[in-house]
Amino acid sequence: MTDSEYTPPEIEAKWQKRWENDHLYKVTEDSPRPKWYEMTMFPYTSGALHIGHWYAMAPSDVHARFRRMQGYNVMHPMGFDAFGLPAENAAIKNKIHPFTWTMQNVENMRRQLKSIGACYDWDRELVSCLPEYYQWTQFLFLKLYHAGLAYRGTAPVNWCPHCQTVLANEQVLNDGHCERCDATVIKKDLEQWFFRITNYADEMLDFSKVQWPERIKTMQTNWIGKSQGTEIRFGMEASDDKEIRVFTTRPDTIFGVTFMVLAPEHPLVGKLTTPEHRKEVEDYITASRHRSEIERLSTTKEKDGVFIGAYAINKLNGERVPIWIADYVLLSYGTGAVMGVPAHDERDFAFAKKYQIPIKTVIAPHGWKGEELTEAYIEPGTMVNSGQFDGIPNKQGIEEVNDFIESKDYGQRKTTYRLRDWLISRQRYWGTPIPMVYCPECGVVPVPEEDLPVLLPEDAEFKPTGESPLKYCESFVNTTCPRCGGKAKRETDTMDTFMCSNWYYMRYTSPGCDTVPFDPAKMKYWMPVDQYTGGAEHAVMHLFYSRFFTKALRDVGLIDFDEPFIRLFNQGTIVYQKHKMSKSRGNVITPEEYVSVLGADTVRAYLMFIGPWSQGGEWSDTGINGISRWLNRVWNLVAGEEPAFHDKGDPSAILELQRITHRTIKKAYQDLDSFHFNTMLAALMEFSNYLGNVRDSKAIDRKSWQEAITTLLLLMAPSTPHLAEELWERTGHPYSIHQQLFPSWDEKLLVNKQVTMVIQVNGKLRDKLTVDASIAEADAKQLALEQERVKNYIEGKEIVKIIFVPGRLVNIVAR
RNA sequence: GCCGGGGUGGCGGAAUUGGCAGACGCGACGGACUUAAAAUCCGUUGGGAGUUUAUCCCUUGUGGGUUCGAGUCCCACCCUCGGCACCA
Repeated sequence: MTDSEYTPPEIEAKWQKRWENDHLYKVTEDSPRPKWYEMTMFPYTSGALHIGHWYAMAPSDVHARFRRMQGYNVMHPMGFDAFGLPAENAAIKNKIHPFTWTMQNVENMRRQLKSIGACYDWDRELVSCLPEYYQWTQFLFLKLYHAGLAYRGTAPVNWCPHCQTVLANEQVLNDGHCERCDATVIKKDLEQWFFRITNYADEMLDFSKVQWPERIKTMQTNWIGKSQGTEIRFGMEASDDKEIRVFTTRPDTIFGVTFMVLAPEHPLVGKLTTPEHRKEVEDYITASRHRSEIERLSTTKEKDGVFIGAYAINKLNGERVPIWIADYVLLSYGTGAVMGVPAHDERDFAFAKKYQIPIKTVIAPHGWKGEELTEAYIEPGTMVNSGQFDGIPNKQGIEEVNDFIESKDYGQRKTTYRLRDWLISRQRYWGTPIPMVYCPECGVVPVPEEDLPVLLPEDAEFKPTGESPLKYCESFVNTTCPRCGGKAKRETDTMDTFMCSNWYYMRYTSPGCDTVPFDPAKMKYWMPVDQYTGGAEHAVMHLFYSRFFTKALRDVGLIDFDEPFIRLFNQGTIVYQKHKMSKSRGNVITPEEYVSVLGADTVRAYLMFIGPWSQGGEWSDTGINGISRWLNRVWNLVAGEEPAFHDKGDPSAILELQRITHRTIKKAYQDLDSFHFNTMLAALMEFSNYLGNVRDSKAIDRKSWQEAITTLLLLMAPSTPHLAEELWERTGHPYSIHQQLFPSWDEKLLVNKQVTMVIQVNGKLRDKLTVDASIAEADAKQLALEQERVKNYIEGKEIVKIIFVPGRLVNIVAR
């Protein structure tokens, strides 16, 4: 009887091989079906997939398979995010070349991915570290460069004084120390490559063309940080030719300015500092440069600063205002200078208290009688001590002060953004080389498109010096100028790996294309992505950069759509032993140990069953047994001993079987459509449990039974593709179940003639009756009042009213 | 501090959006099968009272409120998990 045993490893291997040989999931652009492009974020080539990867990929595959069964021409591609720092660290540690390390991982991960049994079109696979891919990353960089969207500028970067190199943010530990040598990381100004993402700040606030979770849209909106305010010019007491510009959202408090603060790096600091304060100021600047970013940005740190000896003039009231520097003011935001209004700003209040700077109230709280404020008052109020603006509500005052300032040319309304341009330079080997050349004669010269790719040299040396191996690779650095032909040097920085993921979803449309990054006709057919799934941790990184990049490529003229991903769904995180899985914590679940015994279908279904996909969940070693048992029960139900059939079938039993079958179809359809996989599986379990009872009842004819079983298999096909395919074959259906349409339901069959009516007295359940679903209100009420149990509760009481909810309940209100 | 998700049995989680709280599954307990164990199958399983049959009371983080009726709506608070955090 081995033939009737469920042996997942055997049947899974069998079907995976067959699907691959038949190219069952290959998609082309000439299908009569409507297209559907569904993808999940490609994995980083860290070495092996753990169950967390499966948690992202398996349900996404289920959804893609569901769309196939709905009749779409579904493209569901897979690839590898293959550039990045871990490969370089592995090179240093294990003396293995990053390319070798990465490609070994790709091979291992591809093998693992194939075991999921997903409907990936493997012909479209891409690996971002291969020249056939990254030459186009370079190509697109050049397009942005020529459009003025890529530029070279100076930026403060993380600098480790011990390793003598720049560090990426992720290489700086939380306490501000270098991850490699533990020295304190400081900021240093270096020439870097940037993308003008700020050009798109306003357009990126517009989410009208996407259906994304509110959460992600809010995070991106906050990240852009658009702020409407006023830029105001303050004169200098000592010199007429200098002025300080400040940015404020509270011009209504301009009469309350009692000091001014510049960022320590502000260019005017050196010029304005008086000789007697110079030493103190320089010491402060040096100290703040050595403070780590974390320390400097800590909101709990007490605000400190030093007076530079100079005074500015508030043009609105002619008052002289002492100028300080303090590192809570950031050079990168606004103008790098703020006006200090201690009465109406918490930070300014704390600063003024510490240094005994006067606090002048200019916005009166309701019922204020001139008493000193004990804390900053930031609520609305009436303007006081503000000259001609006295008595005006401050909200209105903002506009009136703005009008006045603009009429006098003291400043103007201005919008600022928290968003900064995207710094894409990385001082590393294992990334896409930036295709630029430095020529002593011609300056910065882009590599011509026909000379791409600029290949990574294979013979670079990896030493733990903390510096980019490219910089010391003579064969790479020394080149000729594309313009004058003279001796020149290559750019040795490589691109941020987020550059690879900026456009990989476009490349999937045109695998192997070697004349352009993507084929316009294929792009027109597939793009944009209809459904993207992945973790929310990329909200202001990959998901943000890709929106920018899409808009930039549109403006360069390469594409004609505005948004890369129409619909976005974020799955939650799977945890084990209450923690996120990670190698360092040692709580990683490897899929193989379960796949090889229980099967991929069981693992897929269990991951879907843990809880709502959007919420994540905890892996349970015993919980998965429930799914395994269920799939065995389904197997026995379908492939086990044939049940004893009734000749014609009991009509009421058949009707009920139909009702439950169609109810299950509807539930499965709607749950799959909305990513509610856990409740879908619960419904399928109920259905199969019910079928088990039906089988034992002997009240059903052969045909009705076979219909129900066929439906069950079709409903299970997206979730457990191998099991469904095997049983599909065993029940005599032609190959393949994965080319069938999802069953549809008939609303008429869902209606139950008999329902359970709940009877309540004062809202408490007192009885239940089985009645006709169509029972009339009067009949229901009378029936309720006649029940013995009900009588006990209403005896001697006055019936105030009776609530009737058709087909559901009667509630008797008695006092 | 601000923004967002969440708090329901021993555990993971359901609940047609205001109408039978605890679907489905795990675990546990009891039974069948077995020489035995595993697997499988059948029962029981929120807490309490009770003549352990009938029946009743309590129960969705806490405290109030609205309603015939609240896990679901409103107000206040507590806890928890994410994200942002001196943005002037």
